[in-house]
Amino acid sequence: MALEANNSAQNVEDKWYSYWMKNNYFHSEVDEREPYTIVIPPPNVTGILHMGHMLNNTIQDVLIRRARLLGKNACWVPGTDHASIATEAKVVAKLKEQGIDKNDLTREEFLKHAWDWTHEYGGVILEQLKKLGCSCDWDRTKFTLDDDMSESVIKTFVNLYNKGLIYRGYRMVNWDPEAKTTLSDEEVEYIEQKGKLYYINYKIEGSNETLTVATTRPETILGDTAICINPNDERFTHLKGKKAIIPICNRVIPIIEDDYVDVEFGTGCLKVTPAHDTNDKALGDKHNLEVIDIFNDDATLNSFGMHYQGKDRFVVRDEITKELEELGCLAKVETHLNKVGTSERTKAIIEPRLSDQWFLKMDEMVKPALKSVLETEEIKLFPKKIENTYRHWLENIRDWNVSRQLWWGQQIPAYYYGDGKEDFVVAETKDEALKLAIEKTKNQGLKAEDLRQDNDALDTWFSSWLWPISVFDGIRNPDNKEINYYYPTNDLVTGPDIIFFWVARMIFAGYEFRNEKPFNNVYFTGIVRDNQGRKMSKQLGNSPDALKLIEDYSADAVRAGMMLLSSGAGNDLLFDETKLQQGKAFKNKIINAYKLVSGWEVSDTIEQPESSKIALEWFESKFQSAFAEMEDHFSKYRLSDALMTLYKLIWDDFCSWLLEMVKPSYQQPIDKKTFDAIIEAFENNLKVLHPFMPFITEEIWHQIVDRSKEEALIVSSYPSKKPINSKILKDFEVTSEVISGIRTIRKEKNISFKETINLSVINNINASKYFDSVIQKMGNIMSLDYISEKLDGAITFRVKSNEYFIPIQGAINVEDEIAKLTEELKYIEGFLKSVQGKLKNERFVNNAPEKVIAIERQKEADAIAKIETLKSSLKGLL
RNA sequence: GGGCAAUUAGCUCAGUUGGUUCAGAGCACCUCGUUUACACCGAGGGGGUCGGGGGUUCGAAUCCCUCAUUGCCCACCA
Repeated sequence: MALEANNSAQNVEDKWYSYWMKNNYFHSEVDEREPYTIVIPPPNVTGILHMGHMLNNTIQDVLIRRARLLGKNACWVPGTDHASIATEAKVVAKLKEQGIDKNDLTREEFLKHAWDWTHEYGGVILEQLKKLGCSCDWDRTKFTLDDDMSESVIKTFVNLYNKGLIYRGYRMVNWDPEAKTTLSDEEVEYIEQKGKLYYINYKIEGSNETLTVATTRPETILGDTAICINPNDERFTHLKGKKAIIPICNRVIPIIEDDYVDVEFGTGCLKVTPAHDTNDKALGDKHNLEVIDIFNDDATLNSFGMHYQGKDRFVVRDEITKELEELGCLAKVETHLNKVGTSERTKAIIEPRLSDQWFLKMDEMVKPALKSVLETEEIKLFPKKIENTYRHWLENIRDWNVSRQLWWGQQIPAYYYGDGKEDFVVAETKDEALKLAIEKTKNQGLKAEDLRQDNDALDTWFSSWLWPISVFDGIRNPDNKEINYYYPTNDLVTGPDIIFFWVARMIFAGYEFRNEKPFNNVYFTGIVRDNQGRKMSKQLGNSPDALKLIEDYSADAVRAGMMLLSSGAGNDLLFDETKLQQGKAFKNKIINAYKLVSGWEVSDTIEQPESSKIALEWFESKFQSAFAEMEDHFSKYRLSDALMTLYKLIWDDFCSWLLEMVKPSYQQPIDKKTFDAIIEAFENNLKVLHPFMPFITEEIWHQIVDRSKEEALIVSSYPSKKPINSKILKDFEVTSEVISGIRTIRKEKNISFKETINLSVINNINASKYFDSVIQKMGNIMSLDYISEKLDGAITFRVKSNEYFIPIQGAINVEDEIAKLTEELKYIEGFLKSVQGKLKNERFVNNAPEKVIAIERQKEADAIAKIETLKSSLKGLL
């Protein structure tokens, strides 16, 4: 059957994917085998496949398929994440298009829209992963808002609250005025911006004097509640105890002293706005200042903004600057470079804001997480250098703000029964909450309707940090057989950008809820960039359509291309379509090898040629050594190198050498013994390559292999390990050099390959004659003789100090020969000189280890021998 | 401002504890080739002072110092 390389690749891939699904090969159940588990980093439920996913999931699939071939019980759990901020933002935007304002909807109505959206677009990405060939156990697909998953999240929250680890606090948080929610510190991205530094004059109460304050945010002066000076700053000694007047609103505020103020910066005077700056809040607390919040939740000004009420903060910034100027209160404006916090999701500029939020204490949780990665190394990070980042974050961690002012997510299970600060209870259900509230208040008359559940939802990461546990129901049923079997998982494959959001927190959760790590190894992929090193982005339009690439090149080619691109864990990779072409060419090469082999007529009666027997023997060792090399690469998560090893094994050793060595003459049959061995070798190649290129390997495997032993490649087993005959590998190196020498001469002298030639050897190095039949076949040598005297009228070449002679018809160009020999001689004499220089150096001989000296002496001897050969050849010609 | 990493062929990267021809691989490039699997191919070939400078050593891509460039992370300078 012919295999098509191009058009029908998609059909072939679909066919095998269905076949695998139909036979349930991806599914895993608890059994007696060793488990190998990966949980997918759940993509956003409404997301679509991009290059990062392709890389990340190809790696996971390679690992999982390899584990399957190693006889492990491979289980890859897929799923999606509800991505609260991103999804809610998309739903809000869509509603807006339809003329619906979120604020006009009830929570229930909004959630219905969100679920409709989720059902419409949700899971598309999982279908796309199938196109890529991902062998996930689809029966286990999870969504972070599934009922059981949410139940786990709520249970966890209550549990942590009861342990005293979760608390409610009025704190300065990062407010995203666009999404109208708080963000955790990790979700804020600081971007350097050219801003302005405004110098504003404040009058001193009861005098004509003014003082000048530098600020980047003139609109917040309406929220000022003090001016702060450094007590040691002599310039301002006379202002101590006085009061200042805020321009425009003419409010009188105290001048306080604190050495927090940097004398060098700006004017040395600081305006204090406790409601809108973290440091000012701290100063305010210390000095008991009033807090005046001038913003609404969308960052327009409220009634404190006076005539600016209802206007956006940036509009007000310009307008108030003008007004200050008109009032003569603006001393000057300077350009100023500073870093502005922006929302990673919405890109909105963050507003520091005081509000009631829920926090999870971190100080105890980080301890086992630090220990397991940095001390005991029971969790290994690849690349190791990322541990520095990990350590730094953990050592400086702050409590985790887990509440979000969103609806799309698990609603915080806190129930309020009054307006007091402590008038709430935390419970898994409303019934439970009522019971607790009655207990707490001793008010038997309290009813369910009196309880009001907290409006906020939990941070998405507060569900995904449980992922490796909750997908096996390990929160609700901590002793079930699945969690006991599959947990801890083996490898986690993810991007370095979510090391804090997700990876570290999963480690916290693992130790907190199961007293055990969530995974053994974490492989951090790099970021996929374009070939100019830029991040892929919609704006730049430099992000290729992943599915289109699969259509154009086939999933096998894309997978191989991505793997060849990724140099090592943690390194960014520059996407380059030519690598995909390379993947496609490789696939094509394999198909052509299959075509060749399958086209051979097999004969039971003919004898196996000596050259075939030897070639096969050699390849077996070659295969084993490549196999071992591949295993070594895998053990270090060097997937790119593992694939490159196979690439060279199959392309160079299998196709270019082995198949050429055993190939029968035109229209001649091949002997059965050789054919069977070739099929076996081919099968082994397919097995080791299968994790990288699953479709084409499965396809060919079904064409060439007797399926009575194993039913499908995906569930077959890796080839068995056999001893490597290193002598045969070494002898082959000389052999290939000889063949190369013959080819060079054929080319130089324009001797067609079809034309047979003779070869004579002076075997100075006593090279093995084992491969002679191979040399004859590959060089199209009629006769190969061993001689002791030089052959006149022949072209020569040398391998080590062996001399090879090819007699040819017609005149030899003696001058050319002399020139060639002279050049070789010159090089080798130079080489000898440097070696001897080393050996004459007493300090070298005295200090270098015996082994190194022996090597140098060997080099010397070899060089001398070769010089002898060259000199006598030259003499013969002169 | 602090910390971490990188710098090797045109490109992307290997190079384990300093010592085998250690200066490598893949791609790209050049030459030749329509040989009976494959031009998505075959055979052959060119190409690097290992970022600069200094040092340690018999010996440095590898260790130390210094400078330069780039990237990443962290940090409240208004």
